[in-house]
Amino acid sequence: MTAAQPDADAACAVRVVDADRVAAVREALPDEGRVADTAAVFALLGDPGRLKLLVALLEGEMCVCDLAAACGQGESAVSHQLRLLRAHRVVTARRSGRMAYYRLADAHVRLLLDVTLAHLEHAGPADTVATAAAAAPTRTGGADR
Amino acid sequence: MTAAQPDADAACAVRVVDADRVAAVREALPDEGRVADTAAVFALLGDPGRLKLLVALLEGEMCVCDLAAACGQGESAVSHQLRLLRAHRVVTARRSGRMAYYRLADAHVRLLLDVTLAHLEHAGPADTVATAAAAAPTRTGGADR
DNA sequence: TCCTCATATGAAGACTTGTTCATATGAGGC
DNA sequence: GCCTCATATGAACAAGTCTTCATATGAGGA
Repeated sequence: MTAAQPDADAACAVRVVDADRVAAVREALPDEGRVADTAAVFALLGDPGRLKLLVALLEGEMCVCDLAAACGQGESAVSHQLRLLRAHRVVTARRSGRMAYYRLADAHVRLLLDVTLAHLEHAGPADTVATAAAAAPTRTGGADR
Repeated sequence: MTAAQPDADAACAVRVVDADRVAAVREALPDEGRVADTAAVFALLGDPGRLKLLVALLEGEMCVCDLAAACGQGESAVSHQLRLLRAHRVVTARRSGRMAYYRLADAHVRLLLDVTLAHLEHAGPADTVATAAAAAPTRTGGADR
């Protein structure tokens, strides 16, 4: 499986410099469905509102109205977001009377959140990745062009 | 700072059941900007195309055309995505002649990717979070309603 | 039983985002 | 110096997504 191979499965119509490398990466990449699933989970974490909800749930279960209050969002909006999260098995609901208590259900997501929070407080007051990004919205600095 | 407090900073107009808990969560939540930045990074990982690019870069630097070939995307599309990633300091570019070699630049993102890939291959053939989600798109199963 | 409350759901609208086509920039080779 | 190639950029269109308003469902209390 070296560069000598004709790269039968390579996408035609695109130039390739290091065919070896390309083939290796294609091998290493998870299948399409796997990538899509993973991206979907990240996308779930990619909304500030949802992210706050999930971080709130890190400490334990909460009901919808408390989540809304704690995260400063409308209850309907929260319910919609929770529905999405529920559909992806990220959270589960427990019912008690007319209240619904939600909690984190996905160990992977919890791990991601933990890692991220750790990174945040380790990063100090306010110098995160995106701070630098905000400082250079278009021109990256010097590496490009 | 118990439930006895009138919760001066609580969002008005929303019901609260466990005021104590709500206050605690509000304390624990990172500030708005921090949350937004973090969500932005997750959102970056939330696109299948970008996710593939980043996973490809886990193995080392690559040029644009090889990335495009390896990930099965158009070169222009890849360039646009890389521009976004560059703006958020997730990748950096090294120029050599007319080629541009990209590599991962953010340790946090690399960690997230590593954790996720480990989770994927640990999860076995095809039973990820989202597989279950696909099986129950709307009705979650039994916890709700 | 009726009324109220907590949550869930549906539909519509505004907004954001990704892709494509066309073109610009700059480096090498002839 | 000119032409070709790799990448970058801009504009426009398409598609998806979040929020809001209105309403439905079901549980408790009077």
